[in-house]
Parts: sequence; structure tokens; C-alpha cells
Amino acid sequence: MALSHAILAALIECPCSGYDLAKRFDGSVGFFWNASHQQIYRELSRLEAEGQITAEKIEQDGRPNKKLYSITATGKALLQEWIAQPAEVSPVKDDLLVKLFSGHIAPRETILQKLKEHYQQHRAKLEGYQAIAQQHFSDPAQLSEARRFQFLTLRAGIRHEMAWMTWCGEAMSFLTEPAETENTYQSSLYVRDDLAE
Amino acid sequence: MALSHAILAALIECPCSGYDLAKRFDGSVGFFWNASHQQIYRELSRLEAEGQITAEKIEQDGRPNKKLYSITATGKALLQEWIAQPAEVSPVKDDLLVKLFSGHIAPRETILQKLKEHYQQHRAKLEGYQAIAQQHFSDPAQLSEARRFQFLTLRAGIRHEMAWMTWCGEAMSFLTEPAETENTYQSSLYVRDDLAE
DNA sequence: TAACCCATGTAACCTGTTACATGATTAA
DNA sequence: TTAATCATGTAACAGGTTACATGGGTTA
Repeated sequence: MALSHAILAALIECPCSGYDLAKRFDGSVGFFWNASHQQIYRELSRLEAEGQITAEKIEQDGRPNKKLYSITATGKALLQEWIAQPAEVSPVKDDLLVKLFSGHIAPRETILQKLKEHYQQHRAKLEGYQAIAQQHFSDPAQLSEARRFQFLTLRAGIRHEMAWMTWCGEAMSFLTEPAETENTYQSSLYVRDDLAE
Repeated sequence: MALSHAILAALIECPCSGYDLAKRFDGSVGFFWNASHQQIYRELSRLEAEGQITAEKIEQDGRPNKKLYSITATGKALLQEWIAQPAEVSPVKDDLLVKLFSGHIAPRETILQKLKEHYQQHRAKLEGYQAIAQQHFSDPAQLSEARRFQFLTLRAGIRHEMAWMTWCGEAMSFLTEPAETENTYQSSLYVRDDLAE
């Protein structure tokens, strides 16, 4: 399970409340994880019970009190242990691909519309990530250790959105004029032989 | 929920048993969905009870009997309806990104090792997809309607693996020699203005 | 003779989603 | 005065994982 690890990772970067975590997962930190507030509160209770995090009650006036969560030494040690363990890559699992796989049973216009909507959603995400990159990571070589790693996860988000956008564009072209679409996927451009086993 | 839709989509392409479905989701159809056999059997029972699919009992000698599932008219209609409904893009959610986000608390070597393993896993997947592309989709313009859509989902899988590999390579370079890594992410190369709202 | 393939399932558990619930403050 | 923001939670349900269970046939 990785939700607990994602929460620990977020709390290491910056201690915060459950409410704040939900917003962070929904916003900038969303390029590496997301979760609903119900899931987060449940997990925070569990992590606190297990001693991986501690809560500090903050009394506020004019707004509800909150609990500020921070990671404990135990939590940090467990996270470090987990980082070193082997990991499998996650499968894609996107509704659009299921829709496309059986796309021949739907009107062509419906499918093209889905592709267009998908493209626009990914474009909006990409623009959001690029704005963060420009505001907070404009000089990558000068970043602190911690920020350098955050920058890399942001770059992963950016790469993903770009890949989706590229694919959506190709798919729409292919569906409207298949004869003009060339198959450029056999190339080995992306293969680094120095990384082969 | 999309597992049921993924099953329906797979059964439209080719009626098969639960065992076969598990293998398909684990193999070539894995670029758009995956599921364990337990999940598949549970879902097949539900879909059959709801009349979306029908089972035909196949008696075999020398090996266990099996149930061959096919989609019904009801199931197909429901799938068509679902295809037309709006869809959100799925978040990434990959363990490696969580590990990287808090990568500064782990030894540098551990992180580089994780990146390398990830790269190799994606490379293996890419090679598998490319083999399918060459064997079954070598002339995309000549494909049938149904196969054309399957080709597009395969291309999505290929694009994803390429994006991951590119990112892994960049991340490793950045961690070993950050000064030489240029920030090439501000470009708008991937943006098609004709698709803006 | 051990391991794997075929083929199906149950049970328990954990993760994720949806709906419901409260209640003050602030901005349109 | 309506809606949004801040802030936390419970309950029920659906989706996904892990472990357990069976049993014949094939390959090393």
C-alpha cells in the first residue's frame, strides 16, 4: 500500500492538517498521488495510532481548530525502509482506453469528442505543472537536495501529460485520415543500452 | 467502475473464459486494463446475473471444463451508453514517484537503483508492445475498423512506456550531473491550438 | 517428483468512493 | 442570502489484494 507512504512523504516536505493534505493531493502534489479527504482522515488516524505521525492540536479563533500532523522518527525509518524495497510499475488503467478499445461500436463522432476532451484535460494539467515549474523550479541546477527530488516528480507529471497529448493528437489524425499516419513506433530512440541488464 | 466495462470490451473482441480473461489482462490487453483472476470471476458472476453476458459450458476431456462468456445485446447497449458518458483522466499513482518525492532521505545509490529498475521494466513492456505492433499491426492503414481501435490503445501503451523511459533517463542524468541538464519543459511543441476550447 | 498449466472458486481483508453530517466565517 | 472556505468526521458500499482450496494433465 502506498497511500500511507504518500502521506508520510508529503508530511516530511511540510507538516500539515488532513484538510491541507487533501488540498495538496488535489493540487500540486497531485502529480504523484491523490486521495479523497475521507481516505486521508482514516489513514491519518491509523498512522497516528501506529506512532508513525504525531498530531499537535492548534486552537484557532474565527475558524475551526485543526490538528497539525508531523512525521515521527519511527515513521521516517519505515519510509526509508519502504523506499529501498523493490517496486513494480503501475498499470495504466484509464477509462478512455477501454472506450477506445471497443470504439467501433460507438459513433465515430463520439469517440473523436472523447479524444478531444481528454486532450484538453491533459493540456490543462500540463499548463498547471509548467506554471509550477516556472515559479518554483526555474533554475533546477541551484535547487536544494529535497527540492531537486520534487522537481523530478514534477517532470514526470509533465512528461506524462505530454505523452497523452501527443497520443491524442495522433489518434485523432489516424481516425480521420489513417493513410497519412505513419508508423514511427519501431524506433529505438528511447532505448539507452547502458541501462540494459 | 470500469472493470466491468473492460471485461465487456474484451468479450466483444473475443468471447472467452475467466481464465483466458485473466491471461489477456495480464498480457496484450494489459496496456488498457488489468485485474486478478479473483476479481474477474467475481465480476463475471455479477455480469451474468445482470444479463450483460451469457455463459456457455464447454466440456473438455483431459482438462477442466470451462465457461465461455459472451456479451449480450443488453451488455452491448450498456457499454455503448457508458462510452458516450463523460470521463475524467486518471491520476498517475506510481510508487516510484512517492519514493522519489522523498528521495533525499534515502542513499543516492538506492534511488538511482530504483530508477534503473523502473527503466528496465518499462523497456521490457515497450519491447513486448512493439513485438505485438510488428506482428499484428504492421500496416495500420489496412486494418479493419475494430482492429484500428485496438491499434490505437496499443499505441497509447507504447507512448506511455516511451515517456517513462525518457523521464527515467533524464532523472538519472539530473541526479548525477544536474548542471548539464537543461530545462526543456517550457516548450509548447505538444500543444495543438486547433484543439483548444 | 517437482513444478507448471488449465480452470474455477471462497473468505478475509484492505483500499477507495459516495453519501451524510456539523458548524462557523467570509466573499459575491 | 447563497455559496464557498475551513475543518473534521461516520457509515455503507464497491473495488482490489492476498491467502486458501481443489485436482487432473504436462513438461523438466
